[in-house]
Amino acid sequence: MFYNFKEIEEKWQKKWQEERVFSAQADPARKKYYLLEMFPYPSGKIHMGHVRNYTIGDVASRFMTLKGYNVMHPMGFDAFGQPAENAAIKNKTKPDIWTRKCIKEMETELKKMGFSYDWEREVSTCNSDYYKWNQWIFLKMFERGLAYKKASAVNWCPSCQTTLANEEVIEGACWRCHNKVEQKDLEQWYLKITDYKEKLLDDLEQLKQWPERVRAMQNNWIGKSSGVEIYFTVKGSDKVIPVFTTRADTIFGATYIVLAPEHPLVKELIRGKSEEEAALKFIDKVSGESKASRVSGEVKKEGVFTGSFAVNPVNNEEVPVWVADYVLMEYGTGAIMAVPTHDQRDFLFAKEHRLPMRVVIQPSAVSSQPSAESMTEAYEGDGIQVNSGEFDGLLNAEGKLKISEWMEKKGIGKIRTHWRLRDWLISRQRYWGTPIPIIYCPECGVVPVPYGDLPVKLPEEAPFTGEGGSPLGKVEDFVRVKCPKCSGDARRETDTMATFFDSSWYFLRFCSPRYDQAPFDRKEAAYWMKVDQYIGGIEHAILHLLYSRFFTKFFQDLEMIDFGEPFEKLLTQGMVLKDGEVMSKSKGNIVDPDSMIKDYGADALRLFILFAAPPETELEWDQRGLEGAFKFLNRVWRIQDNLKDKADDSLRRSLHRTVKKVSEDFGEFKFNTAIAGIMELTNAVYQSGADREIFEAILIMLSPIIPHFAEEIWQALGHRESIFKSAWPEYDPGLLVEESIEMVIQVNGKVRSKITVARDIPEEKLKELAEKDEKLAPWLQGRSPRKVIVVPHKLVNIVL
RNA sequence: GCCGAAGUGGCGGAAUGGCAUACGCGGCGGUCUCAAAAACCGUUGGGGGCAACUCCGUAAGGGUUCAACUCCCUUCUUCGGCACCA
Repeated sequence: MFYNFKEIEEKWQKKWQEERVFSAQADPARKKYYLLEMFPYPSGKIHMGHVRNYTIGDVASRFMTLKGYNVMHPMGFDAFGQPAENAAIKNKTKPDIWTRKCIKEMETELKKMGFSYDWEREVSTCNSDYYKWNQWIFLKMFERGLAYKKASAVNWCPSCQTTLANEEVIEGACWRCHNKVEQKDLEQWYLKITDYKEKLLDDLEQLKQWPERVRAMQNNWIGKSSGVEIYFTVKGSDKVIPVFTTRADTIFGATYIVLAPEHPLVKELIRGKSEEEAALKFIDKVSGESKASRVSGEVKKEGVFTGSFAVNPVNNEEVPVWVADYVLMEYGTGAIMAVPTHDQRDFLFAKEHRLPMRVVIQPSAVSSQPSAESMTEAYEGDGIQVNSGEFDGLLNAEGKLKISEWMEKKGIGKIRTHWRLRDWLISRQRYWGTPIPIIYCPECGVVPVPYGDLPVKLPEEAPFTGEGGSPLGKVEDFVRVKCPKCSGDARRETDTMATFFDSSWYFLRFCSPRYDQAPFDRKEAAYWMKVDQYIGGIEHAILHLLYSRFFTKFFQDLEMIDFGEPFEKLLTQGMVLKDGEVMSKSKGNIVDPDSMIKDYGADALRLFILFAAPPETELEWDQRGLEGAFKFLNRVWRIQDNLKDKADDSLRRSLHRTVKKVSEDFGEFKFNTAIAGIMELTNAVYQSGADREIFEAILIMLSPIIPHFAEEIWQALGHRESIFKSAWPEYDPGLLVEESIEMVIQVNGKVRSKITVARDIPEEKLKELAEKDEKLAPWLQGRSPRKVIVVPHKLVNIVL
């Protein structure tokens, strides 16, 4: 009654693997297509998110193969990372053993979905022949000063017992365990991603085929803001307070300045002043508050006078110096010029503390100048410069430029750019990662491990407890080493690398996964790179995608590749939801792919997941939708027994129209409408009966989506080669057009009638026919049309 | 606050200037059956009308156009990123 999906799927999965159908070889004579989905962390089981991500990729891969491209579609495992340690502690096993078991299980599940991976290229980042090259890359960066160690306040996750990169802190919490992140002073290894900030920002422009929102997110993250650093001198002292502003046009309205409570100059400014005691008390209070509470919501801005004055360099006016909690030490110079008339925070603060105000931007030339006293809020919009000396009368946009240049020329300011992006902290106090290839020698200091000594192998065992401290530090055999320079006793670095290091270049490794001279073979990379299509989740919009772009630019500087962006086209697939919520163990709303495969087959699952929504949109799981997909498959299955010798012409025309539509939709990853098109054709076939040519074309169009099913019928029809060795159907433009077409007749833009006419009917004749249409009589009422618009092959609009 | 994406039947969604709701799910009616399942056929935006038919309808309001879900302006709502960012 139902087709035997279990038998069919197992049969073809085995056969494809035996015949190495998906094994890719570089071939300069053929056009290549590198299709990549973000490789998974080997947790052991695949979830619906994986199924969706990899199904989208698989369809694209098989489609491009049928279109004649030389397709590379690799898969591997992002196998280092904390969950392995946690699982090992829990199950009393080794991370290595646990991870390898998970990889095995996951390979099996992926194979059950029928994905067309070239498994010969598989890599796992926890293998030393992979992480050796992490170490190699690290050393190259170290040589160029791009990897360095420094002591600084760092993000610390008390639950994971390790440091985190800025990118790994989401709203003050750890991205992995969601616990609150603390600040700690530690000496850690960093990668100087900030050296590439301009390129990382500017090259976003090139990424026209990336989703706008991903580019916007990276843009925000890099956070460039252009402004001026202005130097205020402290009255009666030679001390200078630099402030940073993006609104140089308002400098003449700066009536006081404010320092962050942590500002190094504060103590000196208040010393011996009558305000000293109150100021110290305030600073003490603020430092007791966590940063999170200081910035949360609508906090009242508090502050105190230092007792000191500074000089505004543009007009030599003396302005009071305050300390307030709304100025942050981390941003800019930790000090601001306050312009209460044109900045809302300054406005509120000035009102509260009765500080002077002066209007310097007037909304428009005709409006009268508002008085500072009558303002109820700051005016932050554009306008005309007033009270700004020689700059009066300029539009403030122009004023901003002119004033900035003028200050720079006079040496009282410097045009500067502030960036939000910080260097990437990569050392982790964990076991299951790549050892950082550095040796500390009491004589020679920090010494890189010589390239010839790589890999620095991760010891098979370490006393990791998850309770803190680098586990490798307790492995004496590992730590104790001879200095490569002086051969004296030395110690190894015991931190490991963040796993995002591993995934920042794996797409290059896939080009030559067994190459042992370098991270990748330049010739192979030159052929296969860039990745033509990358597919993965939006959660990597900043983290992985930014780091990968950075690494690619680094390899370009090493002249190992000649491009600076790794991913030509990016698709971020939407999440799979159940009852409007993300599937998760804690919510208990997980739908297990494996049991769906058991009940309906991988093909039905693939079909449903592609049909239910466009790839980028969130997808609501619908069991009945899956049943519907299965029903459709059974319907197609039954067609093969009722093929006719020759089908009608009209059906053949439908086929050619469908081929056109489906080809276009596949090219744009609009699988849901492609499937709808094929369903429509199938419904027509089901009623009027297809011949072999039509049915085979349908099978080929369906084959990327439901590969086992299509292959089974294809070979049952007598073909001896795989359907994936056949070619995507072409359409005949001559068959797209119908001889007679239905045309819509409108009166004043409203549909009032439809007529069927010959395709090549002359326009005049058509107008005449339309006007004579009796259905139009009540609307025309004998009036003669003012205008008649004819859209060829579509409609006639009679305008009265 | 700034930046980005989106808002269409009961539901998932289609249509990027030319018949709004393709395709699917669900609903309703029917065929087959002792009955059910499966399969097949028909129907399904809302209001009015016995009916032919007609009016309304794509978050709200305005505009451009012979013609607007689609383009422009204003507003609202939802989601995502950044944020006392100077």
